Amino acid sequence: MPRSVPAPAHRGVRARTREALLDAAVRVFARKGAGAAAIHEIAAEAGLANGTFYNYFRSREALLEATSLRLAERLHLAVAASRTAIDDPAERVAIGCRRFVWQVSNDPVWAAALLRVWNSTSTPSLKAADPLLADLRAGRRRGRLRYASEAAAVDLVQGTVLAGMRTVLEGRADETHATAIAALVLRGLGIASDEADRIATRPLPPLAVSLTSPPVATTTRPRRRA
Amino acid sequence: MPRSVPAPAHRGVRARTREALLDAAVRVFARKGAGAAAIHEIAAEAGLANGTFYNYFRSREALLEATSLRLAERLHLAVAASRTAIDDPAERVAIGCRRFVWQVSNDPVWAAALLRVWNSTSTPSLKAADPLLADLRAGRRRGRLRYASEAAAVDLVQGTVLAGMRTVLEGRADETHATAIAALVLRGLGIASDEADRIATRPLPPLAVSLTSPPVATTTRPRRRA
DNA sequence: CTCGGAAATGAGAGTTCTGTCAAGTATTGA
DNA sequence: TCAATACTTGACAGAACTCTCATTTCCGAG
Repeated sequence: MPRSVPAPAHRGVRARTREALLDAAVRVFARKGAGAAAIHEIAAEAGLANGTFYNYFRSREALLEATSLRLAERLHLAVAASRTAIDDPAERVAIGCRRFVWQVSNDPVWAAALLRVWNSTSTPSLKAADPLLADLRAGRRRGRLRYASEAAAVDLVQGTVLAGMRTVLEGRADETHATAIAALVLRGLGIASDEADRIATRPLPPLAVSLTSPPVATTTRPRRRA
Repeated sequence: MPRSVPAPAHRGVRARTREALLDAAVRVFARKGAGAAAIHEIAAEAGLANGTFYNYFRSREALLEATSLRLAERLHLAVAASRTAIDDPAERVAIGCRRFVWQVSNDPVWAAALLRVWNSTSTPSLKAADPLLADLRAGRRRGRLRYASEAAAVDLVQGTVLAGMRTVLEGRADETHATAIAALVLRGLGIASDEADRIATRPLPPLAVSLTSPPVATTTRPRRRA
């Protein structure tokens, strides 16, 4: 007779395997792009058999959605964590910009995956824009930021940051790029030049969250057959 | 004995078929993304048999490259044509921004293809940034524009414009978006707010170049078998 | 009309991918 | 220790795709 609770036994195993698949997906997406990634390659990357994939995701679509969500989520977390103490909306925006661009050098795989998934999901995880939107509105309300169109302001920030990330990812700029990007964005939002520079060069609050899971580890137990 | 000139007969046919294939590629890329497009689908879209494709492109890579080049070329042309008469670098940049965003409503297929190809070629047709770069430099030299990092300035303009294009493409903004985007970009480049607004709302010089080839036409002679 | 070269065709061989499934292995509670 | 359950496996059928090539179609020249 089936227990009322569906899975009393292998608790956590399921979750861990799922994580392994998502991590693998991030890595493969980073390499080949979301559209061109073969499912069996993702399974292999996770050290799992082909069929296992289908125990966790119904289709490639489902995987893409989950991956996108995951990336957005971690992002969210990272950004939030890095500026809890900051009140000034302008500085909050600047920190977000710098953090994203900065993070590219730290974790190119995360960055590549983010860029590719961002580009292949329609209306890329609108959630990711929520904290930004909040800061923009707060800034405008207080007269700290100025812009006519909210949509345009979001495009300014997101677009510039993504472009900056890509530039760093392709090795066409060094880490100072993050600061330069943030300064330009602030100016675009109506902050005076000198102050924009000042804000953009303030020390960044520390960030403790890792964006991708353990560097290269196998993530599942290392069992392996001939 | 072969004539010295390789093809005296069917002149132009070859070129036209090639064009048809490229146009078809643009359309299919716009729909599915460059990574996921099947070659036989592109051939079909062009009204040609599968094998014909390989008379013109050695592989998918070759096609991608050619398509990217083609999009960049037309772009180039369109932008150049639309501002020959303008001298002020700030205004030139603004016109470029507005033109691109504006063009999305006119030709969504072109826009979608551009966005997708842009994202899947590495170092996306750097050529496309050349006119922009020239304007930025001229503007800075004359003290009209101000920015610390050239790379960041390019990211600001390109990134914001692409994001703006995407916003319009996804129906999240109307045509006034072009103006709003241009104004923010100008501010980011160091133009004072009120002047940025003024420049961004000046009437756009007319543009006579069509970016995609004939709307829906078959482009090859309409011969067709059962 | 006939010839010859340019271009197009579409069948098909070989490859890769997806999604399924019966069988196998680990883990837990009793 | 045993049975039940959760999970994994890898072979495989069927679908889709890539690229080749022998053949056919088209067209202008002689």
